[in-house]
Amino acid sequence: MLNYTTSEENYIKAIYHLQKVDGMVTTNELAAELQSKPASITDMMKKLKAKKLLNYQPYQGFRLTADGTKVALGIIRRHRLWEFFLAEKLKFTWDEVHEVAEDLEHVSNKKLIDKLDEYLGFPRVDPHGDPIPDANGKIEISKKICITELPVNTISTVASVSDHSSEILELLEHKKIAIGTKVEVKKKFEFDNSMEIKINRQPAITISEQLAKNIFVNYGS
Amino acid sequence: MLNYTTSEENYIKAIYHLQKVDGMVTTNELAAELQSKPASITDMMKKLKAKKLLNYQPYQGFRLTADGTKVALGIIRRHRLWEFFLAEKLKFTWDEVHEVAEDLEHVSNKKLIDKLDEYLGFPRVDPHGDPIPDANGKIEISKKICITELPVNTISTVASVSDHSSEILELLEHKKIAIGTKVEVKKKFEFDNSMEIKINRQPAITISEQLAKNIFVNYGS
DNA sequence: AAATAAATTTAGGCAAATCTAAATTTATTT
DNA sequence: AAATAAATTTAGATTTGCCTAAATTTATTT
Ligand SMILES: [Mn+2]
Ligand SMILES: [Mn+2]
Ligand SMILES: [Mn+2]
Ligand SMILES: [Mn+2]
Repeated sequence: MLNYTTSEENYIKAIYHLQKVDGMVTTNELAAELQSKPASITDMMKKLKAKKLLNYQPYQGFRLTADGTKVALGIIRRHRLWEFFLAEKLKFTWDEVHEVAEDLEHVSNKKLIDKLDEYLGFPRVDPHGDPIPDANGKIEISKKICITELPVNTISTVASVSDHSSEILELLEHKKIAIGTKVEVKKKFEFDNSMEIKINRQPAITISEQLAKNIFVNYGS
Repeated sequence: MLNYTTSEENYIKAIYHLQKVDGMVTTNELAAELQSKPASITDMMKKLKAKKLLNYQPYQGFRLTADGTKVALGIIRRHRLWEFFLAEKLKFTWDEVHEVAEDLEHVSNKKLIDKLDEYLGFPRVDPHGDPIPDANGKIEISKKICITELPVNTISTVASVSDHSSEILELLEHKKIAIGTKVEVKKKFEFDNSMEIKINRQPAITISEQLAKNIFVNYGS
């Protein structure tokens, strides 16, 4: 497998994340995501197309080819394994891991990553609950729904949190909500979309709409 | 402290290593070390001088300033801590660690490195026996001499090995010589400069001149 | 002290990755 | 179907890092 520059890798990863939501990704969307300018995006899209990582027709948006997706999953694997390492071994807090992993992900030595994976005990998810692709690029897409969609009186497990900021972490720690926590929705209020939930069968607590929107649970369990 | 590019860091580190031997470093020397061309060196020397990391007068060679030395020690700290991590935790062999550390050393997040140091138990030397600078850039220069200089019938400890190749590692493992091994020189032969040494008080074995030249022991102990 | 050789720098160029501003294409309104 | 607006691409610069070939400086010989 070929090697890509840090810049190419950042573009590829961003496209992967955007197309999961969108299908086809547009120039302006990607420029916003990468805090860059549309002209720079067009330049790089030509380069990635030439390398057959991208399907791209001028003015028509783009998406990754099968090869491009494979590259993206490699980058995401490295990113999430390092995040796990930082949280688990170096005791970084949840909100600190992303920034450092953003650099470490670009050290692409296959043996390094596979041995790191083994050393960490082949973790399935990163500290934010996002799945870690395996050495073959296979990623476990577990069915998740937002806690706002969960029927009342159903016990479920927190699977991931989509916001990764220190502010949401502070709130979640205060409310004793973490990945793996058992939750049960007791009541939803139409007025402000706040809800009462039980954490590990303790007395019910209230969470705001803004918080609830970021909490995802395993569908069915 | 400012941040430097991967390229700048590689130049700074190379100058640091060369000037330990030489005092003043020359353009051609550095070009050879970095497998690059003299013209490229001159370009970068101007840049590093402008950043006050280097004392440099055209045609007169160069050496690091106090600031430049501090930067170099930071890079060497990262490099050797990662080498230690790879050998100790990921079970890389001695000859494999350098190449990977060459990339990891450029991820320069202070907290990452200080936490890694702590996680590893503040190791003093890397897998090759070279000292690891502490968080303040202090490096322990232990007095070492080549085993060829060691008087006969003096027991000493292997402190470092200057060649880092898989070939020398194979030979050293076969002869059961590692960092920390107790050695005693029994006999030196003038014909081929080979010598007989005892390892951990076992029966004497023979080592060649080429091998002996790469083995350094603590002076006095 | 010239002449020659060696080391170093300068001049000029190229590729990657970015940007601003202008031109072009596509989408949306009248 | 024009006209207008929005999105996108192209043109032309800039910076970093590297190169080759030519010019210059320093070192070494006769
Ligand atoms: Mn990144
Ligand atoms: Mn994550
Ligand atoms: Mn390096
Ligand atoms: Mn080393």
